[in-house]
Amino acid sequence: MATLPKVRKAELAPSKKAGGAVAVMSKQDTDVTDQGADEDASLRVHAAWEAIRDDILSGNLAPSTRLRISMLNKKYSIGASPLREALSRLVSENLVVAVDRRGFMVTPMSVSDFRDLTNMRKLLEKEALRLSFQHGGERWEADLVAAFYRMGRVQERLDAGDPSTLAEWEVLNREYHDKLVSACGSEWLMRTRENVYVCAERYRRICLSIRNVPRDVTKEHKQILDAAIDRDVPKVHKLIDEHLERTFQKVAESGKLPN
Amino acid sequence: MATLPKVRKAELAPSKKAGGAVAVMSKQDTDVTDQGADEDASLRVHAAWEAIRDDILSGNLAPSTRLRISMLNKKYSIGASPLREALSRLVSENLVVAVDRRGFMVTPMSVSDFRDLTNMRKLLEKEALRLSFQHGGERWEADLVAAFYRMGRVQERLDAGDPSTLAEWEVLNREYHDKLVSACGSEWLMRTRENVYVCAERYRRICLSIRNVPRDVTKEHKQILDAAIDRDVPKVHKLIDEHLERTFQKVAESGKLPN
DNA sequence: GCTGGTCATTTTATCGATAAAAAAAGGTTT
DNA sequence: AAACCTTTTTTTATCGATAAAATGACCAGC
Repeated sequence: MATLPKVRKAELAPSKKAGGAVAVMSKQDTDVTDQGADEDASLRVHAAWEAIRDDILSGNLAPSTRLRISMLNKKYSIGASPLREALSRLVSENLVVAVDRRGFMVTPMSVSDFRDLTNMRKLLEKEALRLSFQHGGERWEADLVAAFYRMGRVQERLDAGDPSTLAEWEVLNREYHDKLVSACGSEWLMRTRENVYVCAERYRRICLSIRNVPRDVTKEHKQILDAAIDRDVPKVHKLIDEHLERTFQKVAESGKLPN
Repeated sequence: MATLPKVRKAELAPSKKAGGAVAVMSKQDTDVTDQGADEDASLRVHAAWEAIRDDILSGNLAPSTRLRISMLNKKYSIGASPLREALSRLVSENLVVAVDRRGFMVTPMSVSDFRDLTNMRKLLEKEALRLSFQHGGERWEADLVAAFYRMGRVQERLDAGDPSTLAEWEVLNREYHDKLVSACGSEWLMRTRENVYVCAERYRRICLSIRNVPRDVTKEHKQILDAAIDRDVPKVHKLIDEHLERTFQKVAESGKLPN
């Protein structure tokens, strides 16, 4: 009863998980969605999940908006079952809240939530960085440098006043931060961090819309990069705290959020 | 576009959230399910979610078991839509894994997963404790002492060799650890910790089934309690690390898990 | 004896229909 | 005009049916 069945995996899960493999991956290949394996974009649930998620993150579906099945039905041409399934997932991912018999709504935003979220991110990010510094090798360093340069490029264009690069900025910023922690070696930490990162995206977007204090993000990223190469944990912890805190401050002071 | 709609909450969410209120709450009142508000036990999704979850945590549904809709259908007499919805939630909670077009299965267990999980728990638990020490007042201390004593009682009965108290032990152990961090004041931390705690339950159950080294859990809990009353953060961090690590070691060495 | 292909069976993913619950709209009575 | 019933309308939660995909069985050929 207590003993476990030997292994019996593999039949269901064709995932490879790429332990030491290098994973070249050209990205922007066909389009989206196909990152590891097992994601089938032709599934309605998947389409619904992605569409709603994107609309929430982009602000297209504003915080506290009620998500009526009939409305989503028309908007995305997807039936009730896959929609509800997608919404259930989004609930667990904290982008949607549900009340029994009363449906779903986009998770509200507030300063206090962002305060909490920022603290959580600091905790996870710092631990992931610490571990990544321990386990990351030369390959990791090289990839990190590359991600930093790509990020710098798009930052230049953004600073030059081209707002069409906003989406690209978000992607590259994310890739840089992902790369930083990518060597941490903890599935749980990565999963959780990912979730928190995604939920912070709506707030980050507000931050980007504020163009008063000309904060030098590239410089901040450069300092973090240097600390990473030096494996200077205390330094990078301080930098990350400041980096995240600065974003929080800007958003909190913007007056665009309740509470 | 970027500005948010004023508040417009309340219509959907009747939750009170009890900021400073004391929340007496007699518990074991009518029965189960009705904890805060908005949980409607008559919903099939809810029933399915709870039933499958319990069966996974109790080991009734072994790790790596495939969860075929038809099988669950017969077992719980619930239709496909609510079942899939419940399974989707469980996927986000890491108790079930899904592969597109190939269905669901109970998340496998392994030593390496438990290693990772334990590290994650240490991180979250320690941070939550630190915050709880900061914010917890007299009321919190009193509740903590109460939870400790209740726990000690059931521990005695368990040590006396009564295996029927196992479920009760799990509940009280949980209440003690919950109480410890209950004053931390961070929604995100609590949510995440909760998820990790639940996923560790299957492993904890293995630990309980090993009755070789007569580990004195009550003493460990007492030390933690004392450190909590003293607000001794470094001490409680050390104790929690050891507490969780000890469980990990026992399970890892039991040979009941692959990898 | 294994490899590869075709057919039968099982299982997933999804739609459309429907009972039950919630919200909205009126209509009384005080 | 505020509190309270009814009646209508909307919306959620769920079932049963079904196309498409995956799995398994069977068979032929090298």
